[in-house]
This record gives sequence, structure tokens and C-alpha cells, in this order.
Amino acid sequence: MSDAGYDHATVERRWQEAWDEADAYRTSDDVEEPTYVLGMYPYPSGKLHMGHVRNYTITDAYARYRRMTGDEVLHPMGWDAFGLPAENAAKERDTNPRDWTFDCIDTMRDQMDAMGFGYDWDREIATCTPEYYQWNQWLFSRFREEGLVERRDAEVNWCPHCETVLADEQVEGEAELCWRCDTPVEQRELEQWFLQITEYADELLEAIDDLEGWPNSVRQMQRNWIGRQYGTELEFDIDGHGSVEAFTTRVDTIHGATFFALAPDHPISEAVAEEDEDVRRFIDHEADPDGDEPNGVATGLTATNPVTGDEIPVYVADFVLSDVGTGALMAVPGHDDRDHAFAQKKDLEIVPVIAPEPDEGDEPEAPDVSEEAFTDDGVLINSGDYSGLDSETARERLTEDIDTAEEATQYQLRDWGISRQRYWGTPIPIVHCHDGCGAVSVPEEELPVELPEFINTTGNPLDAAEEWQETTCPECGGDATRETDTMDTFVDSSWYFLRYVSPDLEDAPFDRERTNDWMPVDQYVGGIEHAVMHLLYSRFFTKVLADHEELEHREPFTNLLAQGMVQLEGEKMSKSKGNVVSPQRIVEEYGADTARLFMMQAAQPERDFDWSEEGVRSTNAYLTRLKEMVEEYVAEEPDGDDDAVASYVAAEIDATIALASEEYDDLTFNRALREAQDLTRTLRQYADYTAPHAETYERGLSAVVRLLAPVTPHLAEELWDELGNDDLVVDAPWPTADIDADHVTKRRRLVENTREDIRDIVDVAGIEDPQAIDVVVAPDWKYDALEIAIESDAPNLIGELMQESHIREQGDAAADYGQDLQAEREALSMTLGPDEEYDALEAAAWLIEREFEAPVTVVRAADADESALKNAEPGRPAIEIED
RNA sequence: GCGAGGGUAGCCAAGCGGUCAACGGCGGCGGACUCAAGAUCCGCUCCCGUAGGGGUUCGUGGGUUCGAUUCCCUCCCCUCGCACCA
Repeated sequence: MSDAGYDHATVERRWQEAWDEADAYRTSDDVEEPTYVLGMYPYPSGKLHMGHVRNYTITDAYARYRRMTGDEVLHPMGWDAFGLPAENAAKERDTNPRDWTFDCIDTMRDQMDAMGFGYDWDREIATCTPEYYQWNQWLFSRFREEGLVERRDAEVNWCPHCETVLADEQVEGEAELCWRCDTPVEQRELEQWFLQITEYADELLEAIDDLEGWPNSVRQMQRNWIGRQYGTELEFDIDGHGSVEAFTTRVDTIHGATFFALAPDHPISEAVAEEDEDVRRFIDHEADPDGDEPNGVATGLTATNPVTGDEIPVYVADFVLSDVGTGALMAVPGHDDRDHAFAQKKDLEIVPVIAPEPDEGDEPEAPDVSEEAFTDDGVLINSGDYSGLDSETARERLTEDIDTAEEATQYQLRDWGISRQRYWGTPIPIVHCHDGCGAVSVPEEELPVELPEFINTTGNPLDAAEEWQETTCPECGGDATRETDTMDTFVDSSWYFLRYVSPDLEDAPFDRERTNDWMPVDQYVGGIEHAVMHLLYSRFFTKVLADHEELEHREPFTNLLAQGMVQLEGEKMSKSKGNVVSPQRIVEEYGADTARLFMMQAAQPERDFDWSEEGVRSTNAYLTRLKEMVEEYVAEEPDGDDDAVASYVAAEIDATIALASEEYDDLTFNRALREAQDLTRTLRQYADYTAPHAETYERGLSAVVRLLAPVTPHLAEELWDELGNDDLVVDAPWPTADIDADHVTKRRRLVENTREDIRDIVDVAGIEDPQAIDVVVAPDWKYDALEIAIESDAPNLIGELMQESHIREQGDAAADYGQDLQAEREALSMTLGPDEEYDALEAAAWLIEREFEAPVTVVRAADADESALKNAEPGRPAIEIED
């Protein structure tokens, strides 16, 4: 009967309806400072996968937990609804992206409801609606007003056959072919719109230090991505081409610069190529910036070292990248690995100019750089007046002394190109005036610029929407053409968390006052794949809005959890591998609660874990058993006494609540759930052993149900109801316990150690059938002695103990115990008191009786034999077994 | 190469200065229940031990400490991110 499971479908449907009716997840606009729990909104592909289920179960469980502890909670959901897959799907199915997207949204919303996720659907947003994307446009215009938007040429992937720009992921394979027509993709310069995120590079970098609620990995990835580097910019003269700017972080090595290198697409390289066949051939055919080998060609030109006046050869080399630094560099093979490799290949001079820091009083000694560069900082040698300086000082002095040099900071972060030549995105609200006004922002009152009807065409459908393009210039009233680029969908997601606060607001993207109350997001949960882009762009938007729209927060997400993957046999689930487990199937077969519980107990949220059908089955069996326990209890209320056993169970209930609550706070659901399941086992053992005390037993069941409620909301409602509660468990108060975790831990350890010791004795002594077991608590004076031993720092502990008359009276026993304490002095820690130990053991005696099938007597020291007391210590009662 | 996170008993996985031979789960073994199987429940699961003892363990080799799975260093291996970054 157990393996049949319970009727989850009925239970789930019943409570989903009840929540609907009660509007259980609605967050009123009036609440102040709700706890904002958010999962990264999904792209509406039409199918919820395991990753989604895990992501949203985490936020749902946390939101429910916080709600039960009495918080107001904001837990909304929406749709990252623009994007290329909709265009492709529309073409395949001969429909349009809009209809397809909304179909998918409807399906996915149903799937989410079926999972029991408690969202405030009144706050739902879909980024593809004009009501939403008009604010993308508004924000674009605001950014432009603040000088944070730029239009300039940029290189893009271009398919000449489809006549469209391709995203990097649409370029396939080494050969770089168009994914749709297999035409080789070209690079093309196109005018593109950029948001100037680099204006905020320093703050985005420095504020990472304060994001203490974020995982280190994500913080580090953002730091790397921004990639700030301090160095020096200086000029080298190249005969016939004037001065060239180079960037270096190691200007201290300038005396060792033995050649100069230019990127293949540097203007001077181009100029040289005009005249020089070899250089031409190198640039056009041989340069391989992706290869491991540094390749290059001599130009025959020389550059003048601004410090030494030396003439050094100039190369065009493919390891020099035009978008790093200035696209030109001074090469110091003695102290840079890559320059070294190139110098060896081209047989160029390698001069050491930095020596390792010598020992005190010794002269610096040149390192051997013939085989390998010495890349550490050190002391300058062979550097004229600068010899003897340390690297850092030398960098400062040289930057000061060289006429053309100045300190410079380089970033790896580039401005954010948001132009996409595609249909299903936010139209960039710009018109191009034919009469010389240039690119003009569409005025606020004319927003949104709505998308025209979808046209099925190979290129950008907006280019084909000729009527839509025709407009007039807002400035001069003359003829104008609409911008046909749409925005990167990361724009949509850079501020959607603000829109949930006031999703229907018609005159602003967000309600300022309420947003200032409600933001930031307290707990954000999503996949690690968004570690850089989405999370960095959101931080950028938040900072811009703080500077220009009176947002009072400079960071959007206080705590971030990057959830791990759901795997199958150690491999990521993916359609191509064909190892996908469908959440829909699991829900049908076992129910949403089982799926949720299995996932949450399988591993910590941030770790990967393996999906296991076995685990799912046993989780389902657990829920079925729990349901039976509640039903049996309700059917016939037991009439047991409030005895020692009941007090043991009562203490375990408190312990479980105390520990599980801490785990919920930390989002370590796996451990919280383990506690709840352990308590379930204790309750079952209790009921098996004796007729339970009804009040205690019910308190235990009630606690288990509520501890599970965040993760298994449907069954929890069902059982809560069966236990006779009128309210919904979503609104029920979180169970409380008046004990501290330390006390709980000590008590559990005492009981566990005692049971363990008895087992050892029975086993080692070969006792077949114990007749009676006495458990003797240590005498009071030993507890006093222990306390003194912990607190005292006197060298002779025994002497210290003997100053207490009631200990001294114990004679040899005191000396023996004192010796033991002395030996373990540093490791001692306080146990429970003698009365507490007695109570704990008395309460746990039934467990021992049950296990060994022998009567157990817990004995106070005062009532015990002298001989038994000898072995009794605080935390470790003496054990006497009669066989 | 740089950076981040890891390496714990047959497997998965907690612990992160003493209470640790090390939670929990799976698998395996034994027992209860059953005609039997399944499910469920109770134990055991590094080695040696006839009263709670001893020995050897937490990737490797060192170090700090009265004491290290826990802190520091070296090296090896895994996973992720960045990478001809000047």
C-alpha cells in the first residue's frame, strides 16, 4: 500500500484552488518593507525544466518560510519574453513571435501553478508587452540625456546570404558558418548603439567588496570581467609615422625593450602594408590571433625608446590585439613570457633589466633570462640612473620623467553594445532625420514605439517594414526614418525587478517611493550562467537610476544564491544528450510535493546533485507514511500519559524546531528537512513503543507539518487541515521552541554517547541477553570539579581542586578524577548539570529499553553504589549491565 | 598561465582547532514483521579487542599548536570562470 503513494493529484488540486480563492500570495501595495524574494525570471520556452523547478522551489520555499515567520513577502514572477527563439519558432510554425510567446507563457504559468509556486500573479510582467518595453525605451532616452548612450561603429558577425547580423552563438563551428544557411560569416562594421557602462567601471568594481551576501565566485568573475589595470601610457616615435601610443603596466622594464609590436589592424600596420608585400601577406593571410604561436613580420621600421634613445625594430604581430591597451606595445622579452617567446622565435635580443630583490647588503644579480623571462617585480639593473630602484618606485619615477608618459588605467570591460538587428525586441526609440537633425530621440509622449506586424523574411523584419519606418523628425518635422535596431534583451532584465513593485504604473517605470521602501531584493536566486552579464548590467542600471532617478539604492541584490545544476549520472541534463528528466512526468507520477522535497533535501542549493528515481520514490514513500501517521492519529486520539517518554519526545520537538529554523534562515533546506524527517521517525517510534501522550504527539505532528510546509505546501495544507486547523498553513505561524541549540546538542550527545557505550559493552562483553541496565549519573562534586578545571589556569589542578572541602572529602576518588581532568585539561568543555543529565537520560531510557529489551534504571549518584560511581563522569554516566 | 571552488570511509555527502573513527543517505550485512517477497522498523558496516579499550585514517609532503579533518606552506588531481590583456 505504501508504494502506491497517496492521491497527490487530488490533494494538489484542492489546495491550489484554496490558495486562489484566498488570494494567498498577494502582496498589497500598502505593505512596508516586505522581504523581497526573487528567482531569475525565465525565458518562456513553453516548458519548465528541472533547472527551473529547482530555482523556483528554492525561492518559493524561502518565501513561504519568511511568510510563516511573520514577514510580509514579495514574491513575483514574470517573463523574459523577447528574444530570437520566438522568431525562429514563428517561422517554423508559420505564426508570429507574439502569439507563440503568449502561448508559451500560458503553458508555463500553468506548469508553475501545478508545482505549487506561490506567486503574486497580479504583479506578473512580460517584457514583450508595450506596457513594459515602453520603459526600456524611456530608460534608453533618459540614459541618452545623461550622456550614457553612444552610437559608433562596431564589428559584428554578418551573414551575407541572410543579410543579417548574427549573435556569436549563431555562428557555428571552427569554419564560422551561418547556422541557417551555412554561409561563411563575415565581420562587418556597423553603426551600433552602446550604453556606456564603462563610466561606472570603478564603482562597479569597488562596490563588489561590499556585496557580502554574494558568492565569492561571482564576485571574482565580475572583478575579472571589469579587469581594471593601472599602468603607463607613453609614446614611441616610429620613423616616418610619427609617435605611437603604447600602454604598459611595466614601465620599469623599459630599458629592456628590444623591439616594438603593432596589432595587424593598427593604422600604422595598414599604412606599412600599402608598400610592403610581406606585411600585406602577413596581415591578410598569416596572422592568427586565435593561435597559440606568436607570429609576426618585421616592418623594417624602427621605434625610438623615449628613455634610452635606442632604435628598436618594429614588428607587426598577431599577439598584439587592437582592443587591448592601444594596440601597440613595447616588448620586453627579458621580463614578459609572451615577448620572450616571440624574441626567441625571431632571434631578437633579450636583456635583463630587473633582478630579484637581493638579500640585505648583497648586490642585485641579473637573472638568467636566456630560457625564460623573469616576470616578478624586483630591483632595476642595466637601467642607467634608475638602476637600484625597486620596480614600483621606478614605475612612478619613469612615468613622471618621460615627457609623453602619464598614468593610465585600462579596463577589460567594454561599453555595452545593445543593438540587435532582429525583430522580437524593444525598438530603439530613435528616428534618423533626413534633413540633418541626425539621430533624434523619440519624445516621451510618443512612446512606446510599438513593433509593427511580423514579416517573415530572411533579414531583419524591421528593415522590411517600410511603412513603419517612415516617420517625421520630432525636431524639424521633416521626413525621417525609424531606427530599425532593437535592444539586447539584457536591457529588459536589467531593471525588471523594479517593475514588480508597481507593474501597472502608467507614468513611470517604477513608483519611486514604494521602490525605495521595497528594494533591494533581499534574496535573489538563479543560475551561475548569469554571474557576469545580467548581474553586472543590473548593478549598472541600479547605479544610473540612483544617480539620475532618485533611486535610493545603489545595489539591486543583497543576497545572491547561485543554485547548482540538476544532473543525471554526473552529467548536465540536456536535450542533445537525451538525458532529460521531465518535471511534468514526475509531477504526474509522484506529485509536485515529492519533486520539490526530493530536490530540496538532495543537496545544498548551491551544489550540483544527481537526479535519482530511487530517491524520488523514497521521498514519496516518506510523505505517504507521514500522511498515514496523521490520519491514524486523527482517527483515534491516543490516551498515553505525559511521562518520561513524552518528555523526551517533547524535547526532541523543541530541538528539531530550533535547529531546522536556523537552517531555513541559511537556505540550507537539506539540513532543515533532515531534522524534520528525523523528528518524524522519532514520533513514529514513540507511537510504536507506547500509546503516545496526545498533546505531545500532536504538537510533534503539527511541528513536522509546518517545518515541511515551505517545501511541500500541498500536503502540508492537507495535513494541517486534518489536524483540525481552520486557517491555511501558508498563513500559519512558524513553530517556536524555547531552547538554545547548544543545550540541544549537549543533550543529544549525552543520549547518543550513552547508547553507544551500552552497545559497545554488550558487544565486547558478549552479553547475549541483558536482564537489566543501570545508568548512573555522576556525583555533583565531579561537575564542580569539571567547572573548576575549565575555569582555572593554575598549573597544578589537583591542588586547586583540593581547596574545595567537598571535593577534598572524596579522597582518592577526587585525586583520580583530578588526574583525568589534568590530562585532558585543554580539551574540557562544560556538560549539562547533574539534574539535567538525569532528566535527559530518564527521558531517553525508553530508547534503550526498546533496543536491548531490558528494563533501564537511571540512578542519581546519591542512590548509587560506591563502585558504580567510580566510572561515572559528567557527560558520561556509569553503566551497569546485569546478564 | 591567472583567478575561484573542491579532493573526507564501497559510493554520495556533512563537519572546518579539542566533544571526530568523523552527522545523514545509498549500497552491503544481520535481526523483527511476513507463508514468502516487497514495503516498513531495529542494529552493524576501517582494523584488533569477552565492560565502554587500543591502533591506523579525512589527496601528498612539511609546518604552527599541548592538540589539526579543521589553520599556514609545497606539490598532485578535479570542476568552473578568464585568457596571446601589454
